[in-house]
Amino acid sequence: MLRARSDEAKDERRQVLLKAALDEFFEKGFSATRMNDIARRAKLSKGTLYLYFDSKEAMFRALLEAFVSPNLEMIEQIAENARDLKEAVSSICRVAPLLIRHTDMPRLMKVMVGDSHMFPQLVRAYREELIEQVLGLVANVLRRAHAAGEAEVEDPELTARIVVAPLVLSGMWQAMFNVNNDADVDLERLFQIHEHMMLKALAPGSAS
Amino acid sequence: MLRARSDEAKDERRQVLLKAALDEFFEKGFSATRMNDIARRAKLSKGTLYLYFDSKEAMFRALLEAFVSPNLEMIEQIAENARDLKEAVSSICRVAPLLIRHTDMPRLMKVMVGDSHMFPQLVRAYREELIEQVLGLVANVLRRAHAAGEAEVEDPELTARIVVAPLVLSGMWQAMFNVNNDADVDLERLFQIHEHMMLKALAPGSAS
DNA sequence: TATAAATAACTGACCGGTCAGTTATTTGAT
DNA sequence: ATCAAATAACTGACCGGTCAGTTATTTATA
Repeated sequence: MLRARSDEAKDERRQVLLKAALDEFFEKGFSATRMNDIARRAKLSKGTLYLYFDSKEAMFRALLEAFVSPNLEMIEQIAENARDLKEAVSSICRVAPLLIRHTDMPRLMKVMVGDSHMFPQLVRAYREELIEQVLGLVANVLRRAHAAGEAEVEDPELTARIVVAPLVLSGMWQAMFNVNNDADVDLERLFQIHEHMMLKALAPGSAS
Repeated sequence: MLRARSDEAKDERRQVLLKAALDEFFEKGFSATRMNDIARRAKLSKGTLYLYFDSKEAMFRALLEAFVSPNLEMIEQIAENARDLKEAVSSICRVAPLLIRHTDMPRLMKVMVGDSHMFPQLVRAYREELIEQVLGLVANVLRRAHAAGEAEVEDPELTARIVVAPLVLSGMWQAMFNVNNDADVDLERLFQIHEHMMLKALAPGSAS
């Protein structure tokens, strides 16, 4: 194998190894993946892998950590840039199919769920640093809309969960069932319907 | 250990072993659980376990199979007994918190997701025999409501996914994050809001 | 040539599944 | 009623194979 001498080359090698690790973790789960297979997938030997990561667990941690900030930032962008509720919901529903189909997010979600028992403190951190943050951002959008009279929102925190659920679950579905492209779902249409239903459900008038 | 001579005693022993297997699979995942640990949890030896099940995989299969029909039947009951859409949605939202908190369903869901890669054909069967059936039942309820003029449903299949998503995802949440009762969610309130939103979103009038 | 990257052989712990042997329980002959 | 023979539930040491992590050696490149 060509040798990685410069820092940039080493960084790239780390990325290749992480990508290989996600592939393997996704296909076999944490416990059943062999370090040797990760290395081979990255066209390296097992010994070399251990030059870049201390342990199997270290690879898992690195994988999750690399995912928190970019995704949080993206949702923050959408929440900030949207002028009103309609625009925010519309943005999310337009971006979601791309995220689900063209990023590693669904596969990483599946790995997270499947191996959540291995590193409880890591899963807790993930929940607090990403998931609850996202729910909080969505809740804020709903709160603002309520204050502006655009929507009727009794409990923004819980309502946020309902708004987000179909998007998240569709990602899980993709990772679990659509691996071989059997079980495909028309995500664009699904989220269009979701957008429509949410806006109608949140519209002011006919309060309980 | 007291011996199981009668068929009933043996059946019960099988149940105890399956319960122990679910506990272990949930806590450690399929690959990482040891047959010895399952046996010890059931207060038996490993050898005895192998008198009741052929292999680790056989235990996994048995676990899933035992879950398909009772759950499908319960949803069928609700779908049949409900007089109208409102009653159906209300029933589901009232039953869901109990299912999530007092049955093994969420833990089994987590195991299913986490180890879905181990036995693809089994997961496929589970999807076709349970999940798609349930989605079909919900879609039918929506179709009937549409026909009766109680609701406006463009695409029953996709709408069913949106109706069901918060319920399913709450189960996953419970299994992943609420193991130590940190991350608790007021499920009754959550599903009450969900019910309210769904009925409002599906109500006739203001069609697109 | 010096040195750091890469390799592959190696180690030791671990685990699914087996099986020879143990023992609780039933049976039936007296 | 007694108890020895028969039965089958149960046990746990063991085997073959696997794999995370280590290290002695080779090799590319500055």
